[in-house]
Amino acid sequence: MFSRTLEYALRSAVYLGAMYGKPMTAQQIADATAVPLSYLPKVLQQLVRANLVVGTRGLHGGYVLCRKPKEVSILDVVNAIEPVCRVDQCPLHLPDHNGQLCPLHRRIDDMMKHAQEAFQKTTLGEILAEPGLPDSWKPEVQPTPAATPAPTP
Amino acid sequence: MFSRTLEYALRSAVYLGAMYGKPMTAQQIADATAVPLSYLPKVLQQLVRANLVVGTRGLHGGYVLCRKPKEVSILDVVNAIEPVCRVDQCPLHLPDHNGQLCPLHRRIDDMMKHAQEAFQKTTLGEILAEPGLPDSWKPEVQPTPAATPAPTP
DNA sequence: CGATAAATCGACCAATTTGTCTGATTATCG
DNA sequence: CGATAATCAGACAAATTGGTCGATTTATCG
Repeated sequence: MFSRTLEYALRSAVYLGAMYGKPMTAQQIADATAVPLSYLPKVLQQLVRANLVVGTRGLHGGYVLCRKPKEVSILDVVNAIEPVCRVDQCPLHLPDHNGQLCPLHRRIDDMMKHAQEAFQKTTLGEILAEPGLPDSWKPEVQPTPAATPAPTP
Repeated sequence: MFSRTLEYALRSAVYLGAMYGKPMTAQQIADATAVPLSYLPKVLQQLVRANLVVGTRGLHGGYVLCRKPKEVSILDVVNAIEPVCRVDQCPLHLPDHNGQLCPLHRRIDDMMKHAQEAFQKTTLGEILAEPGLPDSWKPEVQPTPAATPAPTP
């Protein structure tokens, strides 16, 4: 019931949340999330346009989440991809139900509202806090520069 | 976020509920619900195959809801069209999360479950009971044969 | 500055969904 | 039985979505 693109966007967003701060290349994201590498840029582009993600080019570039994972809701991602279409007018705008939504669409809209609220309440941070993430998604332990025998000549 | 076809199916089902008992032709349903007449048969066919509706051919034929409106849930209609896809396995079945859903998909599946439950709780009957239906949808007052000066020679 | 590594943009193709039409089947009525 | 009114089945056209690729821009490093 979700479009595939939305699925892709959600996976990417969660992954960027896991790696928060470090720019991730499309290549890396694709590897981690199993989204087709050639399609991924289009998906990420939508997140960029929605100001959820910034993409910087050039060496050491990549995609980074704009806000902290706790501050990004699922709804933000959903809205970036396919705005939850609230039913604001009955598709069959007969003269009969003047202004009001007919019961059918009132119900549908209600369900949309519920879904929307559920989306809004859940943040990337919450999801990341739960156990069960693939190990490879854990932000790799950043070796402190001092501790590593960094061969910087 | 719903497919157009599902929308069509819902409208049709509610309408058939309103007209419960009387066979309605595709023509009549299309007029009432503003679903493209040429597409409607395909939609109704799916409801027929799901045993929600029977379609009888020939003169005085048409489509009739199988069960009483109170006994048909929105979920029934949804399932007939596009089964709510519960996430039963993470699309990225990495070796990491063995058997378990990853948090992301656990969440998504939760929301699906909620939606599903909401769908199941709402019946066509409930919708029909609410005020606001287009007048044209009210089952036209059936004139009692005795009261009408029926010209039956 | 030149090489390289990345996102971005746009054109294009493939697959799915939506919509249309025509012919076949089946029931009813006289 | 024959005419008519309806669903049904399937082929086909159009539109939307998903996916691919190559050229362009932008940043970093030496």
